[in-house]
Amino acid sequence: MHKVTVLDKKGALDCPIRDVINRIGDKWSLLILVVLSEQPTRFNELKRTIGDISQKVLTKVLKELEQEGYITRTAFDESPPKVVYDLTEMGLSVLTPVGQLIDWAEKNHALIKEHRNKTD
Amino acid sequence: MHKVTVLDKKGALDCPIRDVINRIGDKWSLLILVVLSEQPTRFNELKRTIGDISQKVLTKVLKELEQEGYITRTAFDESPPKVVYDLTEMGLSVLTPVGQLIDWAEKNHALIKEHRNKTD
DNA sequence: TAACCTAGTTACCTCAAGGTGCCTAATTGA
DNA sequence: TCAATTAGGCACCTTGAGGTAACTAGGTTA
Repeated sequence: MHKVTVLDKKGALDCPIRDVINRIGDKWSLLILVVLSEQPTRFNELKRTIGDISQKVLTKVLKELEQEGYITRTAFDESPPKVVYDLTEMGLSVLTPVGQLIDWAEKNHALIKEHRNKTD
Repeated sequence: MHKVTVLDKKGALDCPIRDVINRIGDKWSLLILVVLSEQPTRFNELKRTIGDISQKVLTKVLKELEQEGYITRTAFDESPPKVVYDLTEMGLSVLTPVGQLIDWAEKNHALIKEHRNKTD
């Protein structure tokens, strides 16, 4: 079996997986990474593609993803402004294990929903 | 490259990965699954092992994990009460892709912290 | 008799995530 | 001249996650 001994009981202060879950476990980060994996994308383009994200939250999440090294932000000195976001190598690489989880989720989605309805 | 086309833009209502992230992306679920992967565990034993989880939240999370089919709850008719929690096959199997993500997190933890400090 | 252990439940509080709406400054097209 | 577009910033509000503390019931122990 896969041995897992990682999680930190002391409040997850320096726990790697908590850092990752705290970042991509929110409502929008994962979706943003996936959209950016298709192509570098401008701010409003991201907003339109995702559709129902608020401007405030998009700004905030992009800042955080940049700060932790998942994406880059490139501003061009034009008018109207032009800012392009893109994945870093790290941002791209996290999509591999995330993809594994997505595969698992797809395979087990029916089972989960079945359970949920059984005990509604 | 790993092609990811899963995320649902319509609010993630029926999106498999959102179901999973919403469940194990909280503060305690993942840790509980990992603890249970070592051995079936009683309620208070879980509480003591984790240490800083509140009773209310432990009860709630256990209920939800059971409802979605990740764990089982077995109550013995004794006094004082005895209730044992254990992983289901599904609960065990999710730890494989999660383990992949944990590996990634460990390998990139230093890099993430470096980025974070660079732009503090 | 009084306190303890079990597995919870309930009321109350706090904080952060996320939403809405309104503002900006330079430039372009009608 | 007026409206639209760009990438945000800011004030305000609601909701849910999670914490604390006190309570329960039956049986065991001191």
